[in-house]
Amino acid sequence: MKAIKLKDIAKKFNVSVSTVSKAIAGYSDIKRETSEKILEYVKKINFHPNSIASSLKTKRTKTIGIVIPDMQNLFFTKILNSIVNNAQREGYRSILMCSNESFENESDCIDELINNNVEAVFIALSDRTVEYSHLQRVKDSGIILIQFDKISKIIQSSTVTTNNIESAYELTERLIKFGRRKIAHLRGGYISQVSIDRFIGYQKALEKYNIKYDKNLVMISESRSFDEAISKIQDMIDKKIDFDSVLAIDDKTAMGAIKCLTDNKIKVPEQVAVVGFSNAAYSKYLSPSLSSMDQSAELFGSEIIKIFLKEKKNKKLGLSHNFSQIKIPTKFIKRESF
Amino acid sequence: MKAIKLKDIAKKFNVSVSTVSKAIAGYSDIKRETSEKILEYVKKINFHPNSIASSLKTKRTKTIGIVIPDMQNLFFTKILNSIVNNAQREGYRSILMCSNESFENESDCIDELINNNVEAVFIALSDRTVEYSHLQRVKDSGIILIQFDKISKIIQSSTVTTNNIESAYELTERLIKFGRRKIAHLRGGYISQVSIDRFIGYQKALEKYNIKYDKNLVMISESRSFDEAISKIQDMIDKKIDFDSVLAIDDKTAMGAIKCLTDNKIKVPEQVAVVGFSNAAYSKYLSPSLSSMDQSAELFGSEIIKIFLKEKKNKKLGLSHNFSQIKIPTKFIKRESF
DNA sequence: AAATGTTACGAAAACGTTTTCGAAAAATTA
DNA sequence: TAATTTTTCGAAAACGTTTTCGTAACATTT
Repeated sequence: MKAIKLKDIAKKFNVSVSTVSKAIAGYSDIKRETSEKILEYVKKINFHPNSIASSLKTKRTKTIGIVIPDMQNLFFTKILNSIVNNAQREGYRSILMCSNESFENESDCIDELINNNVEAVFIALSDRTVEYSHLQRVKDSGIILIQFDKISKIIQSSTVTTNNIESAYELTERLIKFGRRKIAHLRGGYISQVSIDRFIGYQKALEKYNIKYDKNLVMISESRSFDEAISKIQDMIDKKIDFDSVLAIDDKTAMGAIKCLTDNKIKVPEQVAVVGFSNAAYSKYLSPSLSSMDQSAELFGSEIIKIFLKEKKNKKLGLSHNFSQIKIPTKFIKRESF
Repeated sequence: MKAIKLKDIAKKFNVSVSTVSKAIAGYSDIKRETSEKILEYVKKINFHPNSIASSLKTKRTKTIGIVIPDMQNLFFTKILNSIVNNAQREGYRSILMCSNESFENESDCIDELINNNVEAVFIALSDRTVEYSHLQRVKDSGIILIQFDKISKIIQSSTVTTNNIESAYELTERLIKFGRRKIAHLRGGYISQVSIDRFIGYQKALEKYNIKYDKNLVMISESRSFDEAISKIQDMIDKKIDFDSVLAIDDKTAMGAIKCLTDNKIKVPEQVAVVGFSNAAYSKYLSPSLSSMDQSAELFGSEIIKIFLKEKKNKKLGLSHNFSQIKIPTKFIKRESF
């Protein structure tokens, strides 16, 4: 029951605590046979030096903090899983926090993490975050900050995002080449960089193919909820606005669009094609199944950890900051809705 | 940049480190005015005693560990969120681990958590867990163990589950009262207690209403995947087995059933009604939207934390173990699929 | 043989707290 | 006034590591 410690092992082999510690840490100033017998025993009883004492001494906690805005969004949970797994592989544990799309929560989470002496904070911002002093606090505490997916350019840090402009461009282009010209865009609010970028991509594609931009075809879904998507599409139908396809800001709103269209006896994709973003786990289960832009969430985790380890090394070497801006490639997944 | 510590504050007020520590901890042997001026300053600069040093001294880490089998299952992520939030409210941080439905991972996660000196482990077992020495290790380390949803009765611990037998009974009864008599059951494997219990509930309802149990109507979906559900239902259709409803083991398999049925031009719910379990976030987005048994995941978190705090108090008082077995009530959510 | 270099180890300080215990100062009682 | 109790505080040990630095012991070179 009583936890074993360095001292116990030292006593057993008639050596000092330092020797045991060094043997475990792999120092070279311990004789081969000495460290071998120690390590053998250590492995046998599955001993690990008390991580708290170790942290206190070294100032390294081997802990990272993750903040996401929504735990019911499968894209975020996929990234979460990927971060946790990659971190674990490198010997880091992950403290999880969820802002639940509230700025105040987000700020509290950050302070919690700072107090917990995490070595890094990985965050996807909430949709309601319009002020960034909490992120600055992270940096001021000497903690590595990496923003992913929902980022702000106001705070300087490494970022990992999908190339939203280009992938929205690609999707729009695909719709055009599919013969659609009246492409509606169900976009998110004006704060979100993701929403802004996808809108830009949409516009660029229209321009490139000489399709006049029609603002009647663009709806804003502030909440990005299923229900709001339904009502926005219903609006368009009621207003008799003519459209032959919908570029939705994400899979959930795309589902809302499909639901509304089928309820109005509009055939998907024959009359109106629908595409979403991020290829949520349920997208292929729908009827019609949803075509979407896959953002390979798994890559987010590995890239984030890669950047983290790099920045950590640089910091140790006293090198100057240079932030990485990684773009995760997307891939179109063709299903039935388009 | 340099973190402030007790010593710095002590110096500022010309008192000892002990006095500052006690003032912050709220000891009564510090004069009112002394502790007041200290606390005022502490609040002003937002000081928190270094949690690592504190942990080392007190052996309390204020950390709990959570293990779930699947991060793409919205039921688990909902519970996860609920646990994290409730824990945070009580001043506990959450280390997250995911077994990805692998026993070996699960075992590793547990060992990680033990090494991290968590005060409790909350776990939903993987479907492939058939051996429980890792859970025993948790208990042997003096760590509070609480199993939820996917539990094993072999290891004694507090548990939080839904009342699977009764809620499967209720669903089946509803189908019967809806006029259905040829109720197919798409169940999970034989290892899972959840699957076993729901099957029992299904049988009990049939018995109660004098419907002869027909094993041709029961299919096993080992993986509980969307695709396996489709193929099992397709099998029944191909074999021309007559059924008028499907009681699926969860929402994902229910979705598979709906997909297969509609692809075969079988009307849901007119010809075949379909119900699932757990009311996943996407269930209401489907066409037809899925009727399901809601398990109020939010309650899981609050109950788990409640049990944890109780067990912790008991342990401190040296009271004997007595485990809680909490059943979370379910609620039928009526939608279009039945 | 003396000087130098190398190898292997341990003593001890430090990390920042918490908490016990003793004692001075103040207040109360005899 | 003397004795006792209460209030308020601080010294110091302890938590279990890591790491620096010193130094024996031994090996190698002049």
